[in-house]
Amino acid sequence: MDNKFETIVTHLQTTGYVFQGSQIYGGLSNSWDYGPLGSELKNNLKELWWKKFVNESPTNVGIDASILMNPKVWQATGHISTFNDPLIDCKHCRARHRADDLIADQFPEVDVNAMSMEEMNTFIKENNVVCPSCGKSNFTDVRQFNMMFKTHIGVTEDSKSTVYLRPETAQGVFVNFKNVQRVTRKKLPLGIANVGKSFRNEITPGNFIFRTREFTQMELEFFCKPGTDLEWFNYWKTFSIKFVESLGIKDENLRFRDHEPEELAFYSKATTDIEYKFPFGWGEIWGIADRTDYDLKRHQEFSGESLEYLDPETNEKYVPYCIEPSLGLDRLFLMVVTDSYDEEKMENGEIRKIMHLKPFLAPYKAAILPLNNKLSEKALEVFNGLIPYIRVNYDTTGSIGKRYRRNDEIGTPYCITIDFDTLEDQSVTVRDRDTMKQERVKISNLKDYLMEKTFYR
RNA sequence: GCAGGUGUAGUUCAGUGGUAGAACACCACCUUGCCAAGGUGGUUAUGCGGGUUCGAUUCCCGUCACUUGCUCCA
Repeated sequence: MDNKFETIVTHLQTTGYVFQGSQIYGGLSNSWDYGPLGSELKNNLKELWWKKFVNESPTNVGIDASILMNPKVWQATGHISTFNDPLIDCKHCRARHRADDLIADQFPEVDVNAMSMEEMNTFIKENNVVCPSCGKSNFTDVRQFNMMFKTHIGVTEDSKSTVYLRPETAQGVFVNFKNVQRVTRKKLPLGIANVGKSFRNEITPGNFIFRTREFTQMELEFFCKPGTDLEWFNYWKTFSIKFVESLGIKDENLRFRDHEPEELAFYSKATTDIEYKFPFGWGEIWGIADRTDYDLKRHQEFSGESLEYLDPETNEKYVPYCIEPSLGLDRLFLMVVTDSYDEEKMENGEIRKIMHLKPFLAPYKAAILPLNNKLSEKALEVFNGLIPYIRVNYDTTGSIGKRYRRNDEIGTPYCITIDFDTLEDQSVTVRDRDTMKQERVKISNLKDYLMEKTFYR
């Protein structure tokens, strides 16, 4: 693994941002738990996104849809058929192929889509389908890789009760479109957000929390009149880019990539990816897609329910188009921590580990540090005065310098020292993590001072 | 899933077929008064399960996890 990335991963694990999942049992492949600091940062990102994309938007509302859905949903979307890949390995050179592609390439006249797994197995053996990598015909059996996690409803595991864990949160919105539109009495354009866990049985997860089998998505489905979709696509694209930039990410580590026509998913008319330059390479953080009316039309077809919208101004009926800004919260998290981590060389040659988190993202907004033990009573008083309003840390152990460093490491933007003058003038020293500048602030003004400094803008 | 690499305190590393050691971190007390000071004391580890052996952290096998590459990625 890249050295810098390894350092960051270790740092996150030792400070309590992220732990390996089920660690005392030896872990579970690619599962991670967010620790005390990580869960705060994750919540901050989630709340901020909700604030910008839902609460501050005149057109948008939110829902919280369930993970388990009627299996017909996934038939309608095509997930059950297209999330299924028949894979095969060459025993000779160990290359892996898709069995259906292999047959289709070498026998174009055969309708491979009509074949079962067994039939593909037999066909490959009888017709001497060869491995494109080494030319031999010596394969393992075809195995089905289904990206959807299955479970069962009810106590018996018969096939009738099979349900799937959702592979995306978007469908919870599409199936509720009518409900939401009716109860909010909102006209189009109307955006509906849904945030929560999604599950994909990835063949190759990895790169820490970048690709995991269980992840949190934040998706907005923005419904608009057909024909206005490209306009709205550009609007949400710009809006999303601005949001990412406001998190303090370095410009040179961000890029915005429009998909080429041949790269587009079958349901999409236009897609832009927001990508971040991780130490392991560019990775997609956020996609903005014009999904057209694909999803609503499919649900209309499979459910038999009309999902048309009656435009009250023109009296037209139509199935709305949908613009989808969609992101992975875990990836956003990884981007923020990767981008903010830094090691500064001090004048005395020591390394200062520091996370330059924007104050509004930091788990702790400030740390209360009594200069020595005799001041802890006063320090506790200040601490207790702040905690109802703002998340603050309290640390009395070790020298003052050590406590500054500990808080730099976890990204606390402000350190507040209580000294002997505090008892006289009812003021404290506030030290800024990034500039190292100090400022004297009255205790009576401290709450407002910090809230002002740590407000999102 | 296949092939390779790795696995010893919280972290970074030693080490040994005879019951594990350091540094830093952490905790307590003392000291200290603004950027990892010092003193004393203390807590903590051989991923898991088998096998060989009188004895295994060390050798062997399996497994699990991490990791690199390949296939996949709505």
